Amino acid sequence: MGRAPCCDKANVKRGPWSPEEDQKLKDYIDKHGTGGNWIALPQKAGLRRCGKSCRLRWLNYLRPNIKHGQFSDDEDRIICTLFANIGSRWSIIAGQLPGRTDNDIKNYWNTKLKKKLLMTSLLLPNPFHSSHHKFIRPSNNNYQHYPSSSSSPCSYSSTLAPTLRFCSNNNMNDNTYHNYTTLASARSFTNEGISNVPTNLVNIETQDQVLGSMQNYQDKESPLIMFGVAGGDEQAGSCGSYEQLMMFSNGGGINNIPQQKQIDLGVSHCDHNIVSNVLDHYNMSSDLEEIKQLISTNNLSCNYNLNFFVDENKAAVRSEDEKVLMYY
DNA sequence: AAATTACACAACCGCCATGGA
DNA sequence: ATCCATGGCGGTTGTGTAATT
Repeated sequence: MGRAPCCDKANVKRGPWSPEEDQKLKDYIDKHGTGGNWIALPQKAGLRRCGKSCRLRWLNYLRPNIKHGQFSDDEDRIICTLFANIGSRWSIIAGQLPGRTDNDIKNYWNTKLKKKLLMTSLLLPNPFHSSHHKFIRPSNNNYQHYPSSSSSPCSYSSTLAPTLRFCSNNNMNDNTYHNYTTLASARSFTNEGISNVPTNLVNIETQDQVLGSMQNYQDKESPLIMFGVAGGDEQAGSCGSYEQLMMFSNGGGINNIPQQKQIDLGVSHCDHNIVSNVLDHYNMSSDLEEIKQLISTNNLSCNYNLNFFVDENKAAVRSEDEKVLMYY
């Protein structure tokens, strides 16, 4: 015997709402509010609908200030970043996008955004199969953890991913989700200061502060260096905000990386042609030009400690000196 | 022009958390 | 402490429409 149904399914209308039903529901709620009881509402409002159906109709369609229509690039970015950080928690993601509903975002992700990202990713070459690159890697093929503070057998960067967490009040410890962004969207982040960050955002945390110190290690079964947060299980690893990468992982930090086949490859001293080749395939944003400019003017392979975060065909890039280099 | 397929998005289902009795 | 009603959520399905064959 299963759970008792919330309403009498036989006497309840289902399927698309008519304009008349919408009007009845809207009129009733405008006049009386929801009364804190959706189950009782339909009868009071003269609707032959399940209370849950009324609630959904109101929340997703009828309530004021619902935004319909195309998602902006900024909205895309927020969705991707949050998805990378917290997964399919649509209601939380919706909380960051005024006027959007969780259902809307979920549909948008499932039907368009995911594909859009996938197409972008598929355009990338796989750096492992490139003929002219040379990845420097440790000679030791055992699992090996390299705390971020110590030097690894080669100069992999274990710097912090340039993820920023903005907080619109002064309390970073409250549990509400704030806007996550990346250096690429914050722009012009340096050790001296941050420009172009919205002034209404008070506090800024680096991923180090948010997630803890990064570690990297080498998988004994692959020549790859993994990055992640020590002891992390739910959180994303070093690539917490790299949508291109995280699309295909569920988060998980360093402990779960092997299971997810998530690959973060440190490429400290790679041929910078590789960087350019990969970036050429990310031809989506003006950030690309910024990155390429930095690469070409700064002999990156020497002056910057670049990381590629690679998952099969996908990659992102960042620098160690906290200038804008990441692309996603 | 009709049939079929693809797509977008609205709606439903079932599970889980919560709070009151 | 337990039960139960309800709300909230995320996954999935259904439906209408546009595009294609």
